[in-house]
Amino acid sequence: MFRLSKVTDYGIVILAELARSTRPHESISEPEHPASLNARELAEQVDLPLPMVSKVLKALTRAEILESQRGTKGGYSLARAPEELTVAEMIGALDGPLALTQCSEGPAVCDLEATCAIKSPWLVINHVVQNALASITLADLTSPVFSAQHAPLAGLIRLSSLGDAVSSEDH
Amino acid sequence: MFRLSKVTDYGIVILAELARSTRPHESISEPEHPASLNARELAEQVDLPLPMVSKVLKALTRAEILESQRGTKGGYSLARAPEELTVAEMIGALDGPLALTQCSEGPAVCDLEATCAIKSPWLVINHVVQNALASITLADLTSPVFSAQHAPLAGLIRLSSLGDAVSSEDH
DNA sequence: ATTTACAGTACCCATTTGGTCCTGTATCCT
DNA sequence: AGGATACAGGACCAAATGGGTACTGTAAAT
Repeated sequence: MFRLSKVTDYGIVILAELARSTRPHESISEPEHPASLNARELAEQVDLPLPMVSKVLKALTRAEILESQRGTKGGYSLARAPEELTVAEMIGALDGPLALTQCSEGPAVCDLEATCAIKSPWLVINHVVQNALASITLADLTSPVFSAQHAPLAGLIRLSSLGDAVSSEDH
Repeated sequence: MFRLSKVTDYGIVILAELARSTRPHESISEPEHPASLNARELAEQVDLPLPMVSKVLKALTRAEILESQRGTKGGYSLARAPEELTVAEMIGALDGPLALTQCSEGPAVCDLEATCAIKSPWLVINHVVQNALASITLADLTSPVFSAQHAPLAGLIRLSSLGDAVSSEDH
């Protein structure tokens, strides 16, 4: 089913929310965006149980995707700019490593693909998927269009179920 | 973990084997390639338990990826040329539908990606993965290079474990 | 010192998956 | 016609996985 775990699902939604809510200079209306959010605030914003959100945040922190601050005014913030964080990394951090070691750093699609010596079928497939995921960044996920349609729970997605979700919504 | 089920794993290995073993005019040495192989023969060639192989073959037949012939001289054969069968289809047939309905037919990478109106994060991700998988065909998996390195059991792969498997084996 | 909030881990339950087996039906061969 | 072979289709079970919660510890601010 090529499914992603819920932890990953939640994680990406949470990261998207964090990126949205803490972006540096959001100009108008909103008084001021905080530099970080704590687990409780995030849980409310994405409408997921706090323990779960906490779990995800911890994992992302261990992976150095987030930075944490303890104590009364503690919270989480992105360790890097959204443009520098790829979906491949997020998934890797939350669902275990996904990278094929090589060919996995950087968003560029490796153009050696056709001639690459490594050709075990899974390697080929992996390689392609890996490149695909490394080409999407958190910034891509937080475009205005996306945030308008933000559906908090994609669920343990079978890739297919998205098709349903799409056809049952207007876009 | 973005893992594929074993059924899918086996399925792709089996399809690759079937494509290899039954290709039309293999020229030299081999006396003649049969037009089809039965479940038992395939099970032996890929070194997997017969019931499992059977199960996979049935699923692929239902999905019209394979054609079956009953009876004494029965067996399975590809319903289409290897060039016409994408990895996306194989996975979809074995692990449930994966396609996003649109953008999913044809191996071409949709270049509307950047401007596409559909931008829910999962849609974006799915879209990219879908395109990636639709760009690989069975023929790509049976190149000479690959068949030389053919490792029958990739296992319930975490995409990561491939890296390990590769480095821990000689090929 | 107290409160807030992150860190880490252990744990349980429901679901899914991997795998096998059994019965039925179609085809070939004698 | 009758037997042998091989696919079709489920039913079924044990084990692993995943989703989710709770508990204890530590750091920081007031």
